[in-house]
Order: sequence, then structure tokens, then C-alpha cells
Amino acid sequence: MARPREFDEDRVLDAVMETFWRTGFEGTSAQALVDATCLGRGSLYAAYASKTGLFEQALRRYQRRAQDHVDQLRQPGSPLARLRDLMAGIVEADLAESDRRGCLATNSAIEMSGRDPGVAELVRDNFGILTRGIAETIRRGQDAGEIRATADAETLALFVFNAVQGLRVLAKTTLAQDRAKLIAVIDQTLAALT
Amino acid sequence: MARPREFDEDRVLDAVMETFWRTGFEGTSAQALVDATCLGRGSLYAAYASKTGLFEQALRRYQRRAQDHVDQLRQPGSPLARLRDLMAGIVEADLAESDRRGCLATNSAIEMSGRDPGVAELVRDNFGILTRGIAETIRRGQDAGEIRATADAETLALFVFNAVQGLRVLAKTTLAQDRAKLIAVIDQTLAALT
DNA sequence: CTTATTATGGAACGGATATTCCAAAACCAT
DNA sequence: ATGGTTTTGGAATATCCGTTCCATAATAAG
Repeated sequence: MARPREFDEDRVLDAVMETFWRTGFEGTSAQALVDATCLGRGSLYAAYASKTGLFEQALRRYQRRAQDHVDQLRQPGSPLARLRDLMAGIVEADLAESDRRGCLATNSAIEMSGRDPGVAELVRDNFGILTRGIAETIRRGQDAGEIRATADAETLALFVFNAVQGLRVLAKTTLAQDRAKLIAVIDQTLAALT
Repeated sequence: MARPREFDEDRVLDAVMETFWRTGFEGTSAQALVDATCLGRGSLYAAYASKTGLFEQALRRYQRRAQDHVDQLRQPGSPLARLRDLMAGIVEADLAESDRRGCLATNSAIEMSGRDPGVAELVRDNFGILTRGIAETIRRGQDAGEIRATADAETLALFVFNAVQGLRVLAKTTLAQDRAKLIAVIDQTLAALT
């Protein structure tokens, strides 16, 4: 090791992640990544090999967001209320963004996972993190008698996670004024757990 | 009108639709469209003005698929069974495709609707067609006493449609061997209607 | 048949694409 | 300080992008 990196790897990957998040993989050019990171092309390619490598690293970094959601679920209070806060927060955030970037994992599932197995696996990991977090919360709710035990927590968790992914899609085309319709979907989903 | 088109417009738009469906908007090149349609570049651009115009026409043509789903829902039999057949058929088809192309409207919602209002509206139209069909089916189920009337049909329809969109996302990364997990999501979704 | 109009398909366009290369600079270990 | 090694950033490369252009062919109307 004869010379250390001058750039902050976290800062660079954050910039890369933001760019892919906003404009997708195919919609993002190498030039856009250079502009976003303020690095030279050479540095970028020496460190990450290719646009695909850059994308996978950025997606890996995105897992942190899934973990943040799990942490949010673990906060004190009723499990059902935690699930509601999570889902409502996601809808709120998705509708607030002017560019409707949504969720990078969802976007990657749609755009990339059919053609890049590596991306598909990263997306599966990401989905797994949140789904396991939801299952844990549901188990808590079942223990407290707040959520029915007529189905196991894993099954119910995938049902809830599936609804979250649906909301991510619907939020892309739902007008902010129709926010209430998405909230109603959340209500129906959570009511199905009791 | 001094010379008629030599090509079959439906056949050309089908080829264009297939191509965008498989590889997305950004992932599809003008060359790929030329190859798929067997038309010259000039003819293609004279008829459809631009890649965006081509995409919008293809997406318009895709509405027919949504209508097919509605027709499927209208076939005789129990409303709940019709909903199950529709959802199970979608999961089956999505998992069977080796390239995991999924649903063109869903894909377009994710990739395009944030940046192209015209596409967003077409996607909204597409979503509306199926959601209204589902609402109609749910109303039938409510009349037959098969589906609860504690929420209006439109609310329940959006809840079901939301689950369908979730399945479309999950199917992108779900291994064929885990098909049962998606079927369980369908079960939970339909059970919530009773 | 002639004329006006349109379709056709491929060549041509400028600019963008992902990636590679390289000389110069910066650092660490000796 | 010196030698060895790595980073750096920008120039260079060949290819591909979406789009336009145009000579030719084909038709419809007169």
C-alpha cells in the first residue's frame, strides 16, 4: 500500500447510490457518476472496476436503509402501531419526493434482477432484512394477543411486506391528493392481521 | 395519401411492446427496435416520431392485456375463485418467464413515471382498468355474501390490486421453488376479504 | 401516362457511451 | 532521501446512441 485513497469511500458510495436511485442503472452514465462523486474516471474504475461493480456496491450500501426500518420497528410501543408508522412513513416519503425515486431495492428488482443474478441476490437480501424485521414484530404482536396466531409470523410477514412493495409501486403514479387511498390500503392490510 | 404503409401496424407495435417489455425503455436501443420490427429507421421515425412516441404507443397497446384480465374476472363462477385464478395465474406466468419481464405497466411505473408524466398517466389508466374490474368482482362477491361489506368495494379493490403489484415485484426475485410463499400471500389477501 | 405525395431503408450525423491508458503526483517503508 | 507502489484525473478510444436526411420506389389522383 504505497498511497492511501484521497476520497472518503462512504461519501463516494453515497453519491453513487443517490445517482442510481434517482435515475436507475441504464439511465445513469459514467459521466453522471464522475460528476456526482467529483472523482476522475480513472479513480472510479480503479476502485470499482465497472459501472456494474459500482451499482452493486451502492446497492450493498443501501441495505443500511432496510436495517434502519427494522430499528424503527423495534422501538417501544404496540407492534401494530409500529407497523402502521413504518408503512405510513414510507407512503409519506414516497409521495413527498418530486422525482418519485421510491425504493432503490424495489427499483432494482424491476429494472435489473431479471438480467443480473448478482443484483437479484442483493435485492433478495434487502427484502429479507425487512421481512424478518416484520416477522419479529408480528411475533411480538402475537405474543401480546394483538395479532392473530391463526397463521405463522413468517407467512403474515410476507403478506405485509408484499403490501409494502405494492405501495411502493402505487406511490409512483399516485397523486399526492390521493394519499388517503394508500392509507386505506395500509388500514386494510393491518386489519387483516387481527 | 399517395402510398399506403407496407407494414402491419399492429404487428410492429407488438414487436416494439415485446422489446420494451423485455429490456425497459433505457435498456432498449433504436437499433433493437429496428431489428425487432424489421423496419428501416426512417420508416420507424416517420411513423412514430421518436423513441418516446414508440414507447407510449406500445404502452397504449398494452392496455389490452389489462382488459383481458378484466374479461377473465367476468367469467362465470364464484367471485373469490375468479380473483384467486387471476392472481395465481399472474404469479405462475411471472415465475415461468426466464427473463422475468413481469408486467409492462408495473415496470413502466418504476422506470418512467417519475420522469415522464405522459407515461405516468398511461400507467394510471392501466392500473385503473384492472382495479375497476376487481371492484366489480368484489361487488358481485358482496352481493352474494361471499365477501364482507364492512368496507366499500373500491377500497377492497385497491387493497387487492396493491397486493397484485406487490406480487409483481416479489416475483422478480423469488425462485420458482418458493412459489408456495407467493401463493400463501394470495391466500392471506383473499382471506382478508371474507 | 403524368404528377404529386408518401413510404422505404440505409447512409450519415454529432454527440454520448463505457472503458482503458498514462504521465504526473503522493505516499509508505527503508 | 530514495525506491517502489498506488492514486489521480484527464486524455484517448472505439463503439453505440437517437435522430435526420435523402435517393429511390410505390402508390393515388387527375
